Amino acid sequence: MPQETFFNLPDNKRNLIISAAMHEFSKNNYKTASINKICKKANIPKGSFYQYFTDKLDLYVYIMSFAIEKKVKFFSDVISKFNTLTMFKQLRLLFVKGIEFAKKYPLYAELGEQFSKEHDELAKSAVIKAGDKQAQSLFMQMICNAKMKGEIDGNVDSFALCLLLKTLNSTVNEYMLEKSGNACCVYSEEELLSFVDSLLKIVFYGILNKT
Amino acid sequence: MPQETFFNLPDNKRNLIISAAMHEFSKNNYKTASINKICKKANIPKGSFYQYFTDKLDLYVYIMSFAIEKKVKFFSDVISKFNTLTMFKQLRLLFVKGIEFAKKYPLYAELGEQFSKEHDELAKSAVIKAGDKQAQSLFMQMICNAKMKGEIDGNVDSFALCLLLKTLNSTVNEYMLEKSGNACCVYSEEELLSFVDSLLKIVFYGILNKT
DNA sequence: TGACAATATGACCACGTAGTCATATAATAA
DNA sequence: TTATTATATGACTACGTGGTCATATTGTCA
Repeated sequence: MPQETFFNLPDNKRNLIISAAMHEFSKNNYKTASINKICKKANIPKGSFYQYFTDKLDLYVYIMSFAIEKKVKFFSDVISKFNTLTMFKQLRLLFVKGIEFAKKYPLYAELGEQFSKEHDELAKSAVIKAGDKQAQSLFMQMICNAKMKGEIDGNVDSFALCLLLKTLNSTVNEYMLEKSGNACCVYSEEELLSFVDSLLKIVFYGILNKT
Repeated sequence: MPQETFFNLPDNKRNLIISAAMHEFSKNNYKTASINKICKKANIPKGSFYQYFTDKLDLYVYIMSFAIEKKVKFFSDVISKFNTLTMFKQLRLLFVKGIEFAKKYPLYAELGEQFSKEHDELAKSAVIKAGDKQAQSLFMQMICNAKMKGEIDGNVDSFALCLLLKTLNSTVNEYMLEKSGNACCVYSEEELLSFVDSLLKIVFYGILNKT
């Protein structure tokens, strides 16, 4: 956690530091992100930085928790409506909300994606990975629910489906953030939504020709 | 491309350098991989290294092309048999072959995964990404074929399916390399194969309850 | 005003990086 | 043996990194 000194800072100065750190951590992973660059971007001397934060990890945890909290709050209201919906509609809502989030807060979304790919064990564990675990258990909960209701085939491997949904979610996110290295890129929101529908249709109905 | 000097080296010395570089690039991305560490691991002085390779990128391209070529060759024989198989069997064969490859050449598989995640544009473009593009177009070819044969539903979004298969492939690979951050890990080959089947069943038959 | 505490600052440290280059050694040819 | 060429070597440069610390500045209270 940052020192009191940091929170006593005038709002604009504090926000400038946060903004600079968010930009740096959204474009780089923990190791390659540079404190020097953050200081320069925020127009503060190195010494000041270390008056506000104990070290690099301190800042990283602060920024990432920030982004994760933002995302969790953003999704909380749609999740509360889940018990009235079918799993298809739940998933669709989740994906659509994800796209909305990435559009509204692209920086936070990028931070989340960056964190989900973080390799540094120290940094990863320090952020408690509460957010990530939450997402996985959310999918698992949805699957169990849908199975109990008889919505989806009970023979479907829950774990495989959970992983599939998780990777799909990440894929859609990357797509939204235009980070995808694929040649053919989806740009308009309409196209993106129909892309989500295509994915969900595959998962729900399968690709086999039934005729 | 490495200098002639490198190829004139005695086999064991040259292979030691290649091995050291493969290990370093399999555990680190382009930026964080260290020439110093490679030299130490291969027991060669820094000066010698720069007699063999013009720079870091030169080595990176050489090693990655090496790994990609190995993978392409490994898959070539199964792909040649594709025209006699259904798409389900094609995909299953592809995934199984992928698992086999990762088991037989874990280092090469790790290099491939590392490369597919490489963020550095310079390094990425230098390797021509021929391997990656090839994989994507292979999936697309399979999809078109299966559609023409009437094997899979013509209404399925080919592009979405292609992306889905690509991410699934990557997921299975990561799984195999035990790099997955998931709590529940699959270890035995039997479990892994049944996991692949579970995924393919979802994709082909969907998860919707038909009763 | 004077005294004390909170904060601001940038030169500095130890380390790691990619890459260079003059010199030393070995191999080859005359 | 001598001259020439190919290779081996590690100290070196310039730069970037996270982090420190003595000093300078500011704010606050008596």
